[in-house]
Amino acid sequence: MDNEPITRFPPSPSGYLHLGGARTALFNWLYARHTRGRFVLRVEDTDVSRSTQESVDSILEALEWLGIDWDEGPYFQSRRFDVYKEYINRLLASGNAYYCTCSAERLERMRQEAMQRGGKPKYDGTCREKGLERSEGAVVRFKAPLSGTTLVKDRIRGNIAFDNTELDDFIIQRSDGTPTYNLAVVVDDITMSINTIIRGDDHLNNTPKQVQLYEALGCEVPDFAHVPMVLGPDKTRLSKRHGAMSVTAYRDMGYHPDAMVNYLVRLGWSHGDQEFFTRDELIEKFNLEHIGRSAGVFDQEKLLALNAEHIRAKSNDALAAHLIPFLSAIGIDAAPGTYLFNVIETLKNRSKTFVEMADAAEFYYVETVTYEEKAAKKFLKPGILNPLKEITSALEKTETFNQETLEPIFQRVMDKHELKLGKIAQPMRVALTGRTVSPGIFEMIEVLGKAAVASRLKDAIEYIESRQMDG
RNA sequence: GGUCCCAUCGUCUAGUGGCCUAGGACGCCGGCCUCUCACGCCGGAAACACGGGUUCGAUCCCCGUUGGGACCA
Repeated sequence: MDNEPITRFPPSPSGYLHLGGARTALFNWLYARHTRGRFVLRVEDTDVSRSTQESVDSILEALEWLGIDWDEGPYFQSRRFDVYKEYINRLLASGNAYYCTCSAERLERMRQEAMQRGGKPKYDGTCREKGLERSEGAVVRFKAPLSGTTLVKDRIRGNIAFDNTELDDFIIQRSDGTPTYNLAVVVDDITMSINTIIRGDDHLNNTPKQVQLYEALGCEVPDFAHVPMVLGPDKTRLSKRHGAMSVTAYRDMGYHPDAMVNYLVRLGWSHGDQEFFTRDELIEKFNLEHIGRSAGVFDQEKLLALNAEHIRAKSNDALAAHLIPFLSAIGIDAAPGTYLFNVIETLKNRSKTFVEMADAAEFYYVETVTYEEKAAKKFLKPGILNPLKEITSALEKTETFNQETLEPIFQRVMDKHELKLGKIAQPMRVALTGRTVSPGIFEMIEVLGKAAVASRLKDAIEYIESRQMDG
């Protein structure tokens, strides 16, 4: 099986994992899983000054949350300098690279002049044929072809030809001995046997240089698939200005990773009209053929809607594990079990995030209900006292609590007082939850159970009576 | 500035020359359901950037314009 696709995700640890990066990771991961290939994780921490351990940790954490696992790595570029050196020497030895001692000042002047003339700033090749030896402060340049074209074969965009006169002898090793980006990437991808490179199209213009490197090294050029960028609502590249950008921020806002994955993949990739995908469906159906070519705008509203849909589709059991941390955050110590599952059942159709769900679940766990001022004022009024009392005593006499046994009880009281359910449901709702918005009355009664319902109703009755006496 | 990429409803997209009086989804508007809020259901407004070709016929192919984006500094 030497043809199994091997993909990779190479984040640079200079911050958190943002949405665009997460999508790229997802595409690579899905492609590997779909094709039963391999997925490699590599940390591009060559720029020591901007790389931090915290970033590495947060990126790994984000990947894990998304459910992206890797078969190899993480490798760290910072520990691979000898490998780069070896390849640079190989290029030097084969005459595909040379030392250059041109001063930065002179290069800068040339650049300025070229810009003035409206030309392209590129190296003029002064040292190209000098056959310079290694020396202090010298850089190593790649000896690029002077004519012809370099063809980039892209799985998404087709063939793209770059005129070699547009490319110059780019630097592959800086004067301090460190490799440049293009060199390091190519060497890594070669040594890690990466044969399928799925990345953002911001790398498209680097690709011909990399292709030239592969060719000079006598290595097989991998498949490229340049996916369009993810843009902010203002259609510019996603950046901090656009608000919540890190993947983990969405976790903290109560999103389910499956929804995030679904949304991100669907942003740029499609499978006919299908919008909702489970993780397994994604692995089964994902391909490179249906990735679009134009950039996509991140739409939080759609992500939110999709999150709600995923929540609705999950089992109560599965939801519980995600909800518990959010309950803890508001001081509720809930354990997975029948009670929690029942609670979730009443809430899953009305919650778009776990934050919302936790908030809506609070009343199920409090000892005594706190009334929202407006709600109490509007619905806990003397007129409802008798119906409430009758329902309370009737409920206390009932053994089984379910829709069938509950309905007749309410019906009798409603008939007697000539009330519609609406008139009695709202006061009940406030009595049981303290709020005017909640799950259905009967479902709540069933979940809360006789003792809790009775005690809350009595509290409400007392509350109304005490206010009556006050005036 | 040069090079490269891109271009269907506000947004994500389906569409690969006739099936398109352009389909779906989010959002928006109206309605139904109804114990609140949701869910669900029904309906509506909303797009092929522009100009040339090619073709019997272009959203779909080619060229240009315009507009976005990226890279190089």
